[in-house]
Formats: sequence, structure tokens, C-alpha cells
Amino acid sequence: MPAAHWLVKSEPNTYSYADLERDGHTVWDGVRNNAAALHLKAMSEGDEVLFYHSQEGLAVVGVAKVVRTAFLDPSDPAGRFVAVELAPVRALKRPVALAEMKAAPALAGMAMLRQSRLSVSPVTAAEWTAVLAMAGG
DNA sequence: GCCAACGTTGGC
DNA sequence: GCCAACGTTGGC
Repeated sequence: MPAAHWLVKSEPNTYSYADLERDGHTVWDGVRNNAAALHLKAMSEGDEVLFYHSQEGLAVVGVAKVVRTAFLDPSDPAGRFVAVELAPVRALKRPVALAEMKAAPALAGMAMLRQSRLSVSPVTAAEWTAVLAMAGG
């Protein structure tokens, strides 16, 4: 199965891409939304993930990868939701701003644009290529 | 099982 | 700070 691609959001105040680079890897927990949880469960080891800064920055700033597939979220006492583990791959040469993404015809159907509150969303191969091209390769 | 009220996310 | 989107909760 070819690797799939995803996008995760994080408020840089809480956990930024620089934090991920500093830590080397992190447990991506705290997701409490069923749609987002389904996407977490669908992730495979080695899948690559766009790392987006919400609230502040409003841009995709880096690429991460899945290093551990879904397991019970240790921060969820009810045991209903899952977490994965992510590691940094590389910071983008140039962040890709939300405004640019909205303006790009290639990204018109992108899940994160269509449903802005979704914290974990799928990215198609074409969208992935387009975002990285906008980031300067 | 419906739906109004409420809470949260996230862009502006 | 405001508001739209949308998920969840709880009364009926």
C-alpha cells in the first residue's frame, strides 16, 4: 500500500514544529473528535504529515512522519480515543500560508479547507505535491 | 430519536 | 473579541 498523506493542526503556543524538532518525536494525543480519530486510526507507519500552525502563524510549516500507529490515547481516561506518534522530517523552506492555500485552485477541495475545524485530515497525493511546490520544493 | 442549547475550534 | 461551523449533551 502506498504511503498516505495527512495534515495535523497544532497551536504553536501549545506545541510548535520547533518543539517537535527539539523533542525528536512526540505522542499526538488529545484528539477528541470522531472524524479526526478515524484519520488517526487510518495512519500507517511512514505516512507523511503536513504540520500546520493554527491560531498563530496560520501556515503549514513542516513535514512530519508517523512513527507509531494508533494506540489508546493515554490522556483519555474514558479510553475512547487514540493517539499516534510523530517525528519531524524537515521544516519547509518557506511556510505555506492558509491564505495561499485558499487561493490555490489545486487545493480547492482540500479537506482542511472544507472543514476548518478538523484537526486531523487527509491530504491527497495531488494536494501534497501542490503544497510542497508552494513551499519551494 | 429529535432538536434546542451549549461548548469548542479556529479564522478574521 | 466576535462569529461561523459543527460536535455533543440532555430534555422530552
